[in-house]
Amino acid sequence: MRASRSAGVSSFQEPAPAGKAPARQLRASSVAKWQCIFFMADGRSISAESERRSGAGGKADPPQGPGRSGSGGPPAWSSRTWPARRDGLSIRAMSVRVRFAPSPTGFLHIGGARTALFNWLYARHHGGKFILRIEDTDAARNSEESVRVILEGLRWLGVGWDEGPLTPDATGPCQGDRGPYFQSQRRALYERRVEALLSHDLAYEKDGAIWFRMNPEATTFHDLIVGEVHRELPDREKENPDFVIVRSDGKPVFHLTNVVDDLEMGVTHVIRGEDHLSNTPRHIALFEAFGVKPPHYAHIPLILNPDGSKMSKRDQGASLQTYIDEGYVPEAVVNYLCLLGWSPKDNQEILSLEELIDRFDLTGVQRHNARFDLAKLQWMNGQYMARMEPDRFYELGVHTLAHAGFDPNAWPVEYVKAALDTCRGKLKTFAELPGYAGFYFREEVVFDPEAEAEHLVPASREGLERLRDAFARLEHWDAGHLEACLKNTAGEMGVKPRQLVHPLRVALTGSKIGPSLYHLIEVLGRETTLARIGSALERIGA
RNA sequence: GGCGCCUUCGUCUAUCGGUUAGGACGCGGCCCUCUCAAGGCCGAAAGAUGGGUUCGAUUCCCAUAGGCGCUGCCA
Repeated sequence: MRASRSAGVSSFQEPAPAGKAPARQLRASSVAKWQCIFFMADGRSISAESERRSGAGGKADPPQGPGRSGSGGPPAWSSRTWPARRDGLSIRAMSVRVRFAPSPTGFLHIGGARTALFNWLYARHHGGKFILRIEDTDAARNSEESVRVILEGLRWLGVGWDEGPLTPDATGPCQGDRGPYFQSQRRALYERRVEALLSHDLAYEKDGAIWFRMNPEATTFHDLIVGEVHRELPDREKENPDFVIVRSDGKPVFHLTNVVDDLEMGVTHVIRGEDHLSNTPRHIALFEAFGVKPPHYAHIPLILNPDGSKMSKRDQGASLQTYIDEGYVPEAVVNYLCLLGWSPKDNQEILSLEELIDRFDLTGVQRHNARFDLAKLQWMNGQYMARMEPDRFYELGVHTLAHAGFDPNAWPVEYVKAALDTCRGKLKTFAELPGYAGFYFREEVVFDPEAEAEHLVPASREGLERLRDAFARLEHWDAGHLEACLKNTAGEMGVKPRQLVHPLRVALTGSKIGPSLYHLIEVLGRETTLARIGSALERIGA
């Protein structure tokens, strides 16, 4: 164990690696400097931030204590580093503030959606705030349309944000008092922070870019999911651990903007993908340079393709939009995503939003990556479809049909409802609906060639004719009577019901698969049923 | 290559050192049945490898292998 960083002075005492430039010994190391920055950089927000954090210190300290072993030494936010927190104004548990900070790339990655979800659930579970911040510093690939995809994706999932943009317009209205919530609108904030770093020699300019001075030391930090993370210096960083925070074209770099925003927005827990684990020491160093305690970190494992490779933009199913387009139920997607990398520990698979909020916590998050399993998502979606309220099923069904080119509104509402009702419990996704129930909404039956060849044959003629006559005379047009009628007819003919059932189904729907035969006949109505039997007989005759 | 994280049925997971290693999806079989589903029942299916620690390891430690991540003046 070394007491280097937090002592605030040891950097000067530790032997510098051979060949080290003197300037490097002035790296972010001195408490006095931090306090200066604290006052000079941005009195208002830093001050407010620090007080808030310090007040929370007593209760919400990261789990690791100063006595912990490891060459990274104790955390730099010990009381010696930051005395003010001892007499903070409000000594009570800080309220949780988490954020989802996507970069608008044109689509919402399924992994990003889960990250947002975990943040949201964490906030809801702990009664905190969920912030949405758009990291649109890379103007080249950003557009309002890209932001819209993110906003609509989150809304579709039911993940609402307490603070953040109201519209995709970066200069448009936002809610929350820590805005702007688009990084492209926060340049002044970054510049002020960079000035502060520069003026205290915690950063320097070189080749037109601004570099942050990093301590060339191994680091250790605590992660709420991964646990202790100890990191030796890679070879490259032994040579030069400094990194660019402002590019030579003047644009601030991710590491800088991310930290500054989290700091300014009072983020208490950074819950993000594990691909950021390696960035964390840099971020912590930045927070320390600004003189504040870093937030808690929780790195969630990644979502992999079924074959174990990294799921990237181009991979099948990587975009949330796929599931929106294919008629998935948002609650099912949410439920599935939660179970991918998190477990309620009691074998329960189907959990409502309320149950998820109630039970979600970081302790149940896995430490290893998970592969995406479409089959299980589909099963779950089917579960939600079978259980949802009839009215919702009706609405989503109509929407899907309209999307597929049908015009459900051309039929009476009661007819549409009854038709959709025969599909309940039969489908895994709404995308299957047009193919499954399209016959309800077409004038002419579209025949599946195989079904027609198999069942609309001369041998079926007599059965269909007798059924047509029987149905024409049937007094009560409902599933029960239709079934009895068909079985009667079969009895009279001395054949099994199934010998009538299959040709009839194909005659009415064009397909071998579909809803319950008697129920679909009831919905179709006498006129259509008789007409379609007639058409089928003509086809047989032809 | 360097640094980091990870490793239970095909997949998602349960297991707070002692279990016939449980559940779910998927798969196979049976039942139900007008088709397809749904539902019910049954079944096959797992602790990467090698060392330790321990009376006893899936569980704790180390190593190896493998996977993933980071290694940009991308985010």
